[in-house]
Amino acid sequence: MENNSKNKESIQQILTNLIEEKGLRKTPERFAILDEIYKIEGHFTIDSLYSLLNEKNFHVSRATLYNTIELLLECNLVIKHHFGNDTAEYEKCHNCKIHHHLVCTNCGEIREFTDVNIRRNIQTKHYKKFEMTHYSLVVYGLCDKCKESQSHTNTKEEI
Amino acid sequence: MENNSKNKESIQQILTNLIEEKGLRKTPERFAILDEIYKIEGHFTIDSLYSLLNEKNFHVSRATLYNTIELLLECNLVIKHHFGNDTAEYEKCHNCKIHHHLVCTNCGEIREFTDVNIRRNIQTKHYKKFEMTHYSLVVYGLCDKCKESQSHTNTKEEI
DNA sequence: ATGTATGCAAACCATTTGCAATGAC
DNA sequence: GTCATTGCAAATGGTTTGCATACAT
Repeated sequence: MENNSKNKESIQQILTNLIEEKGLRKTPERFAILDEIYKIEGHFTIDSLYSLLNEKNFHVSRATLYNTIELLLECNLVIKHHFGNDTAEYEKCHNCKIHHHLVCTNCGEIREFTDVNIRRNIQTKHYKKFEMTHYSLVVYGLCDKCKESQSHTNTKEEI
Repeated sequence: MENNSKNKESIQQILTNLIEEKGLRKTPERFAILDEIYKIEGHFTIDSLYSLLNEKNFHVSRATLYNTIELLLECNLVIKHHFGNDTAEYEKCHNCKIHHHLVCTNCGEIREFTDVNIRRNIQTKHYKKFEMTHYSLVVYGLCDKCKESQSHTNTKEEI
């Protein structure tokens, strides 16, 4: 608990630093949005975040969400994903276990996995004339459910 | 040369197979689009492909491009990327060297790189209840040019 | 007091959809 | 002849923008 609140403070501090560095303003919206995001486990979209905040009677416009997310991306408190669909998905990412994604190209299901070797390989690599901040590994394929149903439809139809 | 045309045939054959499998029609548009895509080195968007075809006086609508690309994705003749921006980028991918991408989060520049170890790690991994068809690895960061200009703006302004 | 941040609504733009005309089978 | 495919234009939906109001500094 104490740990959590310390953690929360240190996360807020990162945003504060960016805000001060850039001469921006510490609005309540920005910190409320940050707090809410750090309560979310897993992915969220601008829309799901919008609903979440509204349910709690904290009204912010989508425009503000987009603006704030931009700041959070800049200081690496949030990561943005583009999976198959058109909607961007986001995730908190400070002090979080690095993970990769499995996306089923048939049903769209997204699963996470971790792999130390893959991670180490990517992170320790020296990229010529390029300084990595983060990376995204998405593995596409068929989940078991879809593989099954596809192999059924592929067999000759029973008449 | 002969090799190229053999290669072209075998690529067309893959599309033909899918078309026959699904009971679709072999329209000239579908094969013209496929041919054009396989002449492109590097990435393209629906819009750049649209312009390319029109310049050569082969008119196809964007709707048809979207439809056809869908087929080509299905038979793994084309791969779709979502980098930072909202526009999807595509690439031919049959018999092509597998590569990964470096994306500069500041200027948007995209570079390619290959790494045998990373590739082997990802491809030989056993994914539980999941059958991989392909994957996408995007490394984000700052290219040298942007790193330089950023470190300049970060130092105190000279007045 | 100043000018940034917000909320709202309109604009934008890639992608999708509906439908009539075309053409592969 | 039938029905999938095309082209066009309209619709969709996530994201961005313009502007008046609110509020952090």
